[in-house]
Amino acid sequence: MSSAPTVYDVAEQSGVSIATVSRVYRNPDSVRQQTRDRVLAAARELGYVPSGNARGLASRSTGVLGLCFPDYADPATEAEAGDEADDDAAMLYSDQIIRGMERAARRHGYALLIAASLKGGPESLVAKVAGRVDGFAVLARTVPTEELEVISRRLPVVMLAGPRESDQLDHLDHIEVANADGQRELTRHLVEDHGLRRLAFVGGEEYSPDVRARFAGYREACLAAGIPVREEPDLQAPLMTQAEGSRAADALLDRGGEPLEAMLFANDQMAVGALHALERRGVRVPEDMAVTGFDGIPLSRLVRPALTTVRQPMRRMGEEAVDLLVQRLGAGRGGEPVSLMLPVNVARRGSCGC
Amino acid sequence: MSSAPTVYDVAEQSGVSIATVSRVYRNPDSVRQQTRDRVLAAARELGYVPSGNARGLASRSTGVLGLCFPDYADPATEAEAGDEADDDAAMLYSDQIIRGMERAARRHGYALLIAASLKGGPESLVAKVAGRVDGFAVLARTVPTEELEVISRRLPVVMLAGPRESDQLDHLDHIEVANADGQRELTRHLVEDHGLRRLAFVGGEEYSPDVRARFAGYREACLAAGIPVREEPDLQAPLMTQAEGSRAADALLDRGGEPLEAMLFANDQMAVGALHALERRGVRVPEDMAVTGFDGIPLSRLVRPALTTVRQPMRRMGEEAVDLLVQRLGAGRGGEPVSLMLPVNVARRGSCGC
DNA sequence: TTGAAAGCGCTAACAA
DNA sequence: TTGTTAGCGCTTTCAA
Repeated sequence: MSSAPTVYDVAEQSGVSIATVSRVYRNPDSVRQQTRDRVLAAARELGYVPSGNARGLASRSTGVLGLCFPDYADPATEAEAGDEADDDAAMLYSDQIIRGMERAARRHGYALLIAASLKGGPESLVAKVAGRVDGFAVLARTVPTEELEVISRRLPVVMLAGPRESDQLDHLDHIEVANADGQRELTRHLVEDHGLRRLAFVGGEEYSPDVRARFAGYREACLAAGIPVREEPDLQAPLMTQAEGSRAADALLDRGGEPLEAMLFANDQMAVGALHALERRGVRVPEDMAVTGFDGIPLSRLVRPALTTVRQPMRRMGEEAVDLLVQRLGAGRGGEPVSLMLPVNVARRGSCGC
Repeated sequence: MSSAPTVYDVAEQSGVSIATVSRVYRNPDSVRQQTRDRVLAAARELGYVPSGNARGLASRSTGVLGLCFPDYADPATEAEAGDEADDDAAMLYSDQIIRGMERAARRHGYALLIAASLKGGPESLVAKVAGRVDGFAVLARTVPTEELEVISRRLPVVMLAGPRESDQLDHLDHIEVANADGQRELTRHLVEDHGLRRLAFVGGEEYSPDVRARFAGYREACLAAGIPVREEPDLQAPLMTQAEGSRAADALLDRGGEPLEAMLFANDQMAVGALHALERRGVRVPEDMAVTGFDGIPLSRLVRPALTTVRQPMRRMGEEAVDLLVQRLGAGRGGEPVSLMLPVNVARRGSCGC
């Protein structure tokens, strides 16, 4: 790869000025057809590829939007052959967002830069992303608040999932999912439509705002129905995986006391794990026990019985994020921070008795 | 968003030169601790975010790798609620690659720029990507050959899936999957281990090299076993979707002649569709009919009976692509073009009688 | 350990 | 329609 040709080389080769070369790419119609062809031919011959960096530097915009998400799913074992299903399912959360963003970005003529943030520091990936895009989305709790604060003073940032993190960040646009509403509605369905009253809620990572919101919804529904409910989930699984779900189901079964009628899990993966555990132990779903999840991953539809769950519109979230960013980059430069709450919907399937 | 602060602002604010500011970010150890802190403090106060563009321009490297893939899956209907499963499954092919690349890129300290290529022309997305990355991967048949030829003269490109496209591009690195081997092995399994001899192969997009290679493998196995086989697939589905798979199964069933013992599909989605069609018509799988797919999408494991298929290591392909690019960017600058053929493996599950 | 100065390749007025 | 000329914000020798 000899040193790359530049506008100067192309200009010389085709006997025009560098400005004209630039125009051929930026605004072809402003150049005479004949000239344009000459330039394009020279470019082809030389193997000219415009430098996005130079372009971005000169025009103060990159045509790229970004996404930063947490660096989960890399612990030790790269290829746990035994747990492929979990792996595939785990993928979908951030990947749905990527997909949604990619599509929307494409519609608006943007490309998408993605990076799982590692540690912070002056040379964090986030900073790298921030320096190369016109605006970007961050999954909640991916980036240290302070860093995000600094960056968000310079370019549009939209926060995905989770509530506003802190007062420092309350000028950010922000999209979340109606976690509480969804779980409340689902619980209400179990209680009112199926007449169940002995419920247990299995949470996950203690500090996940999503999980907290879901539990809150659950709790509200219980209280509204006059069902006694504790202030915390009945169980907290540290990892929210299938394996943890199985374990939780076993624990709940072994707990003694009045037998449960329903187990509500804070995500689908745990619920699927629970389904396995219950099958192993001869507990029939939904006859002996209703089971529900949250997320609406593909797997939830495919297990037997199909899992009743709350579908999160992750792809749509990605799309909305892009739309918001594009808006900020256009008209709505300095407006008030926008906060979207995307509606979820309860998918009533076999595992609750529907 | 007032005009963004630059190294100059930070330098002034902290009483050092711009060179020192730069050093603080590029090579912190070369700056005295005390100076460094002063610079960082100023940066924070001003809301300084280094410009990736300027940096890339000055240092001739971006720290970003790219991926271009075809712009499929956007036809008209954005949200075909009825066909979610298909949609989810369709997602996995390029998304697995994205995921693999993202991981590997992260390991090497790169971010990933992704773009589905639209039409060509001077302002195609590919060119945009090419101008902003240090190297990139392209899914076969995404980019017009000529454009790719020009670009690949300037930076490392690795072609994914499909064979080398043309002589013009034979200097590119290139990764493919052992399509023929996999289908041959799968067919051999059906013939030798299950004693089936009346087979039909359902292909897809006529010009897909992947499909052609799979059919070739099928054909070889048949010939080797002395089973008469035509020069072309028994059926060509235009879209390779579940719906098309159902249709193909129906057509095969209605074809008359000696009853089939096995239907081999060029991908999993069609095979899943066929499973549905067969169930509808009361044909038992695998007792009356063996069915196989290709790809190993998650869905294949979840249908009943579980689908015997050939698993493609798409994620690994993404990882290998990054490794190759990183290599090219480091030591192996001018070496011979590398061509990897990733091994596949046959997943023997219920739908073939295993 | 720090500073001065010369670009990196392009865009965008402004002129012609 | 085309050319001239400043930068865009950073890295990078080379000196100090």
